[in-house]
Amino acid sequence: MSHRYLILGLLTECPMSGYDIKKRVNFALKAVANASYGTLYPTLHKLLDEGAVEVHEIAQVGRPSKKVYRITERGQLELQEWLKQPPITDQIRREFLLKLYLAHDLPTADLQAMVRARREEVTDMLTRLRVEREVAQTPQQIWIIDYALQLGEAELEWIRNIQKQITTHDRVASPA
Amino acid sequence: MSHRYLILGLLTECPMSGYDIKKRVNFALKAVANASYGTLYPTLHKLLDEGAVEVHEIAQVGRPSKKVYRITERGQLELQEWLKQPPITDQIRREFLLKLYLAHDLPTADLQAMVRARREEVTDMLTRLRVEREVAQTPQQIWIIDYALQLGEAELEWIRNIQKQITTHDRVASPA
DNA sequence: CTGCACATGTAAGGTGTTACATGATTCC
DNA sequence: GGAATCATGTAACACCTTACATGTGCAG
Repeated sequence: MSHRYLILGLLTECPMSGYDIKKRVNFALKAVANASYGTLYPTLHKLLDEGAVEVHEIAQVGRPSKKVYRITERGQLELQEWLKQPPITDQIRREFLLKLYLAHDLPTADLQAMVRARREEVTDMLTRLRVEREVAQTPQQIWIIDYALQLGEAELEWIRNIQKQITTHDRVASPA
Repeated sequence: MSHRYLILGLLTECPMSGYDIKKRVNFALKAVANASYGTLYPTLHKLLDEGAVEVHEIAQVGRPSKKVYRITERGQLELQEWLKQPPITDQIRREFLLKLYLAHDLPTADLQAMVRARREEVTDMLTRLRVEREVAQTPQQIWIIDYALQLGEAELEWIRNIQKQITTHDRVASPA
C-alpha cells in the first residue's frame, strides 16, 4: 500500500513519468525503498482511475513518447492524510541473522566465512553511501543516507564483537 | 521461502508442534522474524509431504491433541544446503523514514511529533530488549538481541541529530 | 554489432497477512 | 461471566517480484 504514497509523494516534488519515478526512487531512496515496473505502472493506472493523478502524454523524437503524471488536489489531500497517520513499525528482517541463529551445528570455519562476507558487504555499502552523501541535494536525502550509515556502522561494530566470540570459542581458520 | 528453513531450523533444536514453533519464534527470534499460523501450518504440511519432517500425534487430557513434528535426515540435509548458500541482502524498509522523506510540506510541529513518537518507540523497544537479554539462554539468542540493541541505539543517536536540525530551522513547538 | 538508456506495459507466480471457524479449560 | 491459553486449520485477499513483450537510437 505504501508504494501508492511513495508515488504520490514523489509526484509532489514534480510531475514525472513512471520511468522517471523509478530512477528517482533508485537515486534518492534506494536505501529504504524500491519500485519495480510491475508495481509502478499498475499503481499509476489505479491512481489515475481514482483521480489522484492526471496524465499528459508527451511525444518525443528518437525515443518512445512518455506519459507524465501530475498529482491532483485530491491526491495531495490523500497524501497529507496518510502522512498524519502514525507509521507502522517495520520489523528488522535479515536472512543473514536467521542463518547465523540457525547455524549452531555448521563448522566454525563456515560460520566465520559467513560473518566475514557480511562484514565486507556492509563495508562496501558504507563506502557507497559516503559517496552518495556527497551528491545528495536535500536535507531529506541526507537524513535517509545518514540513517543507513548509522545503522551500517552499528552493524559493523556488532560484527567485530561476534568475530571475537567466534574466534575464541574454537580454533581459527586461516584468514582470507 | 525462508519460513521453510526457519521451521526446519527450530525443529533441529527439538521436535515441536506448530503452536510451539510460533511461541519459540516470538520468544527467541521476534526481533528478526515472525510466523503467523496462516504460513506455519501450510508450510508444515508441505514439509511433511516432501519428507523433510515427520509427525506424531499426541493425545492430551483437558486440551486438544497436539501434532509434534520432528525433522528427518532429509530435512537436515536440506537445511545444511540452505545454510551454506550466501544469504540475500535484505533492504532496510521503514515506513517511518519514507514519511519523514515525503513530509517536506507538513507543518514543522507535525514533523516534530512524528520524530518524537519514533524516539519513544525505539526507547521502549530498547528497554524491552534489555530485559530479554537477561533471560536469553544461548549465545545465538544474545547475538540477535545485541544486533537489535545496537541498531536501536544507532537509530536513537540519529534521531537526536534530526531533532536538533528540525528545531533550529523553524520555531519550536512546546515539548511534550 | 552488442549492449545500454529510453519508455511502457502484462501475466504468472510466489509469499504472506488477516480474518474466520472450532472448542475445551483455567484464571480472575 | 469473560478473557486468556491451548491447539489446529482454511480461505480470501493484498502485495510484490520476475520474466516476458516491444521498439528506437546511440556509444563503444
